Amino acid sequence: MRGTFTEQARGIQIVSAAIEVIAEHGYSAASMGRIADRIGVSRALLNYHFRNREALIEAVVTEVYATGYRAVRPGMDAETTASGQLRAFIRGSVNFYLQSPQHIAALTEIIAGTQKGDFRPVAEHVSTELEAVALLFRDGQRAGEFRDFDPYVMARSVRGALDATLGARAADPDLDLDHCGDELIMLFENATKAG
Amino acid sequence: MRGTFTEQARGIQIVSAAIEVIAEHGYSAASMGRIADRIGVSRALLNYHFRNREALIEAVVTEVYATGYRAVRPGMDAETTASGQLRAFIRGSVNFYLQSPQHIAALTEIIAGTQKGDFRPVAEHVSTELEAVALLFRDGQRAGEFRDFDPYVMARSVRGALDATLGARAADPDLDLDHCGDELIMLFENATKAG
Amino acid sequence: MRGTFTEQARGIQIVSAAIEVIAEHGYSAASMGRIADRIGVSRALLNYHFRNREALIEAVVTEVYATGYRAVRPGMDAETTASGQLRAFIRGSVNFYLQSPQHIAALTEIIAGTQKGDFRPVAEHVSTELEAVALLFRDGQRAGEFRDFDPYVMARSVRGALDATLGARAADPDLDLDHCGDELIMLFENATKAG
Amino acid sequence: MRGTFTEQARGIQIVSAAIEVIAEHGYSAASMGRIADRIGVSRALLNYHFRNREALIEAVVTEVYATGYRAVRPGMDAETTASGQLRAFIRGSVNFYLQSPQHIAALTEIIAGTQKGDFRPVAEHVSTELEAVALLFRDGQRAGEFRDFDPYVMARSVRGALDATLGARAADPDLDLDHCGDELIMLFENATKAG
DNA sequence: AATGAATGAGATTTCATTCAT
DNA sequence: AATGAATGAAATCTCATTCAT
Repeated sequence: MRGTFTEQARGIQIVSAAIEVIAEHGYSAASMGRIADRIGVSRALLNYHFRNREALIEAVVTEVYATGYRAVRPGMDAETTASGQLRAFIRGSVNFYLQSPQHIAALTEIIAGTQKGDFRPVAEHVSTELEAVALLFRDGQRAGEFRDFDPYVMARSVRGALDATLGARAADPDLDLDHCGDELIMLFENATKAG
Repeated sequence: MRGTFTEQARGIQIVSAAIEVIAEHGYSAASMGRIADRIGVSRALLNYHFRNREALIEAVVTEVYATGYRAVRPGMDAETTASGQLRAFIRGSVNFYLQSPQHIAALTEIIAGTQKGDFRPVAEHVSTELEAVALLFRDGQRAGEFRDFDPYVMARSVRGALDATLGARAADPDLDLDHCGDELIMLFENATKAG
Repeated sequence: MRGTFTEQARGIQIVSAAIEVIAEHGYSAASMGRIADRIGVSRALLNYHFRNREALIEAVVTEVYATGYRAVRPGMDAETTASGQLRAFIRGSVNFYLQSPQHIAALTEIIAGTQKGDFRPVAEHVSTELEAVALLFRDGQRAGEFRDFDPYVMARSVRGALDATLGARAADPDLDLDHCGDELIMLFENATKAG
Repeated sequence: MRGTFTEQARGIQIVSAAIEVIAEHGYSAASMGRIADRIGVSRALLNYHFRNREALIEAVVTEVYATGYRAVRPGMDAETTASGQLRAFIRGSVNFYLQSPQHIAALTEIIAGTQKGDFRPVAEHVSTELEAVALLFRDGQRAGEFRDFDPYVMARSVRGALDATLGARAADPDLDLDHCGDELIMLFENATKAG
C-alpha cells in the first residue's frame, strides 16, 4: 500500500542513496542501476517506488530543499533586523554545506544537469528562495537599513556568490569555509548597507 | 594536411554547431549525432575532425574562452584604475553575454556536465580567470583603492554573481541585462571600495 | 539471484549460441548481435547476462575446456603406463573433436583471434594442458618407457599435430579422423619410445 | 601507371608495413589506417595501390610465402636423401623464423583471422606446401628410408609441430629455437625412420 | 513489496571505402 | 601518384523501463 511505513522507509532510503550517488558521480552518471546498487536492491524496485527517474530526482530536490530550509530558517527567524537575517542566511547556508555537503553537491549536480529541456525540478524552489531573499532586501530597504538597489539582482548575487564558494570548496576540501562565510558576510554588508 | 583551409572551416563549423546544440539541449543531450545532424553531415565526420567527443568539447571550451577574452579584455586594458578594470570586467562580461548568449550557455552546460569525473575541460580556464580577477583586487588594495578583503573570495563572488545573473537571463529573456550590469557594478563597488 | 535456474539456463544457451556462431563465422565476426540473433533475443540481454563481450568469451573458453576435460581425462586415468596415457590423450582429443567439433572450432577461433592484445582468455588453460602433457612425458622417461627428449618440445608438438589435424578436418569434412588418430598415435609412439 | 617503378616500390613498402603491423597488432587490429600511419601515408593511398584490404592481405601472404620459400628451399635442394631434406625443412623453417619473425607472425595472424568466411588467402599456399612435404615423405618411403605411415598426416604434424613451437617462441622470446629445432629433427627422425 | 528477465533506444567509436582534386 | 574529406555500416555498451511472478 502507498503510504505504508515500510514504503516510506524505502522511499527515504532510496532518496538518500540517490543523493549520495549524485553527489559522488554527478547527475547523468547517477543511473538507476548505480543508485539501486548502493542499497543492494534491484533497479526495478526504484521504478516501483518512483514512477520514473524524474520522479526520484524530484523527490531528491524536495528533500534537499527541506533539509536546507530546516538548517537555515531558524537562524534567520532569530534575527530581528534585515541585515541580521542576511548574515544568518549566509552563515546558515555555509553551515548547511558543512553539515550536509552531499546534499548541496547533489543539488548542484541536478541544477547543472537539468537546465535545458522540459524537466526543471528545481525551478520553483529556486524562485521561491529568490523571492524570500529579495523580500528580505526590500524589507531592509524600507526599514532604512539598506541602500537603494535592485533586490532581485542582489538576491541572485548572494545566491551566486554562495554557489561559487561552495563549488570552490567542492574542488578544494582545504578551503576554509568559515573564513569564506565571514568574508561573504562582510562583502554583502558593505554592498547593501545604507549611506 | 592539418590546418588546411577546408579542415579549419569544417572544424569551426562543427564547433559552432556544437555550441548551438549544447546551448539548446544541454551538455549530455548534445550527442555527436545531434551535432552532426545540425550541419547535415555524418556522425563519422565529427570523429574525422575530432579524435573523440572530449576533444570536440575541449575545442568548444577553447573557442568560448577565446571569444570571451576578446570581448572583455580590451575594455579592461583601456582602464587604468583597479576599480575601472572591475567595472570593465563586469560590463564586458554582460556585453559578451548579450552578444554571444549561446557561447555562455554552452559553457555553463559544459561546466555543469563535467564537474565530476576525470574530464574537466574547463578547470584550467576557470582558475586562470579567477587568478586574473584576484590579482586585480590585490592590485587595487595595494593602490589603496579597495578595502581589505580576501581577493579570492571576492573574485569568486563576482564570477558567481555574474553566473547567477546570466543564468537568470537564460531563463527569462526579458531580463534587462544592462540594468543588471549597472546594479552589479554598483554592488561590487560598494563591496570593495576603501573606507 | 545469480545462479537462478533460468539465469543458468540462459547463460548456457547464450554460451552455446556463442560457440556455434564463433565456430561458423570466426571470432571477430561473432558479434554480440549475431549471437543474440541466433537465439532470438535482444543484444542487450547478452549484456545483462555477461558484463561484456570478453566475459562471454571467457565463459565460452571455460565451457570448452571443461567439456574437453570431461571427454579426455577419463580415458587417460584408465591407463597405467605413460605411453598408454599418451595414446589415450591423442585418441580422446580426436574423439572430442568428433563429438564436439564446434567446441574445438570455436576454441581455435578464439585462440587465433586473441593472440595479440591484452585479452588472452586461453593462455592459462593452454599452459595448464601443456604442463600436464609434459609431466606425462617426464614420468614416462623416468619409468624408462620413453627415450630422452625435451618434454616441452614434445608436448607442444603433440598439441600442434593435433591442431593441424583438426584444422584439416575443419577444412575437409571427409577427412577420416579415426585413421588420423591411429597415425598420430603411431607417430608419437615411434617418436618417444625408448631404445 | 601500373607497373611503374615507383608504383612497385610503394607496393613493397606497403606490404612491408602491413607485415609489421599485423605481426604486432594482429590481423583484425591491422586496419588500413594503422598500416598507412606506419609509413606516413594516407589511407586512400593503400586503396589506390590495392583494390581493397583483401588484395593487400593476399599480397602479404604471397610475399611471406615467397620469402619463406627462398629461405627454406635451397637447404632442401642441397640434400640428396629424403631424411636429409626433412632435416633441412625443419632447420630451414626454424631459421626462417629466426631471420624473419615478423613474416611468420603476420602469416600466423592472417591464417588465424581468415579461417572462416569466404576469404581464404592462405589455403592454396598451405596445401601446396603440404603437398610438397607429403611428396618428400612418399619419396622417402619408396626409397626405403622411412617406415610406412600416412604422408599427409605426417606432413600436417610437422607443420603443426613447427607452428606450435614458433607460437611458443612468440610468447616467450627466451625460448631457445636452435635447441627446439634439434629436438624436432630428432622427433621426426624417430617418427619416420624405417624399421 | 520486490525481483529477475528482457527490451528498445540511443550513444560513441572504428573502419574500409569512395571521390574530387 | 597521392590526398583530404566524407560516408555508411557495424560493433559494443549503457540505460530507463516494463512485466510476470
